[in-house]
Amino acid sequence: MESSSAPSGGSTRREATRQKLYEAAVTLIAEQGFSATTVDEIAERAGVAKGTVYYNFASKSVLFEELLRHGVGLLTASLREAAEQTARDGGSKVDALDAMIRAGLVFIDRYPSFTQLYVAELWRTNRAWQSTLMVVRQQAVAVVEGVLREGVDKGEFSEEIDVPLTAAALVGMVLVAALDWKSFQPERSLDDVHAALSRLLQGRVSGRG
Amino acid sequence: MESSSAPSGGSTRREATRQKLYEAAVTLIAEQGFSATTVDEIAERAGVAKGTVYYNFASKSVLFEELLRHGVGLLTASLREAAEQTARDGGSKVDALDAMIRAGLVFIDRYPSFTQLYVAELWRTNRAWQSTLMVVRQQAVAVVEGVLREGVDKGEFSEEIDVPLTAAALVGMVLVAALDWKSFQPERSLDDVHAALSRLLQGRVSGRG
DNA sequence: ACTTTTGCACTGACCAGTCAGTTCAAAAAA
DNA sequence: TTTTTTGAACTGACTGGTCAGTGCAAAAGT
Repeated sequence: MESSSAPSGGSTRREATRQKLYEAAVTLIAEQGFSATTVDEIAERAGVAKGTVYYNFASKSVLFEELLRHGVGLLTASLREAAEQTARDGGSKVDALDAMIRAGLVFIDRYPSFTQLYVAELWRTNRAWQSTLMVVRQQAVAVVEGVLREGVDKGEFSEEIDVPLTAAALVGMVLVAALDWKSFQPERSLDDVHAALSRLLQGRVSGRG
Repeated sequence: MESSSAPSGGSTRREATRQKLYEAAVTLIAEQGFSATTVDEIAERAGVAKGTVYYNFASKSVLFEELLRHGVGLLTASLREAAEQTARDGGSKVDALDAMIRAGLVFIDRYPSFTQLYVAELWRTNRAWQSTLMVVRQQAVAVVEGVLREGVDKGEFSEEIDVPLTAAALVGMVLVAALDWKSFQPERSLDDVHAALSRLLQGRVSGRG
């Protein structure tokens, strides 16, 4: 075979091509949707022949599915890291949630197209990649749920909170606020957006500031 | 201006056909996306000939655009009604927000497909109906923003809150929680979901219940 | 009378996926 | 060293199929 040779980790020619295809596909699909995006477009934007797409991926759907897995993997790792870091620093569970909100914002700031595409596809039914999507979604949400549950156990959060639903609501809060930020007020700083969401999380909306 | 068996000039038959087409299109597009849904499918599900689609709408895009306008119009009216009703009853602004959360949940409960489709298209760029979508979105969000602003003026909310961003976050909270509810825990009651979101809104997450 | 719907054949553009052929760097042979 | 071979990676013209939108005469509704 070949491989080996390349000293740095996983930097084969093939891997580089796949990466280019991911990047091309993510922006195009975020803009236009999966069906409206052609494989020719993806290949062209990646600077690659159409055949190369099919050499690297079994089909358009498979390319998309792997893109999805790859992206949500990054997000999940980032959320987990934020939670663990807070724990290491002896922070409370609210601090952990806050850190995860920030991690979410950083992620969306860095990969806005991916986020957009994810939201657009998440609740669709009857699609080939539906099951893949549910799995990766659950991995990400589970991190939030974990922190909430630990908070309940520690007595920091009310026992009456509905963990899965609250987790979903928190994720939605960050997701929609961030997408609106990127779409309609892109000039604002991440700190600014984070502060606003932090306030909402901690119930410091009611009452004067 | 529909229903009513009044013999007034405007033909009601046409209106009924349009309604059937809306209903067929909304579920199909929610499931599959705009591009993946064919006009033939829409016509078939509506129980109508393909020619009828084009007799009633200039194109597939126009049909979709009018569907979008129609749906968001219903939501906006419902939110506005909830806010006004609360005001009439002498409720606080938090009560108004709470009533709007419920109104949002009722809407999503009734029109889950529409909601799904709306979320999937909202942050897309480069699409024909993009501008239409931004206008109707703003109409809906403005209702929430209005209540927040009034709350700030009355001293009920902190002056430091970021009105547009907080409004977006609240909408996101309801949207995502509700879509998750419908997708993953459809057996739960609306009251249940409403209670969980209410708690989050009022900062009753931290501290024991 | 006139509006609306039907049914169906047709067109032209567009697109996912294929495949025979090319490239080129590294391994094997000379 | 120099030459030859190998094969993974890549290419792009081509195919078979799909779909938005058209045209129109006859039927159904009001």
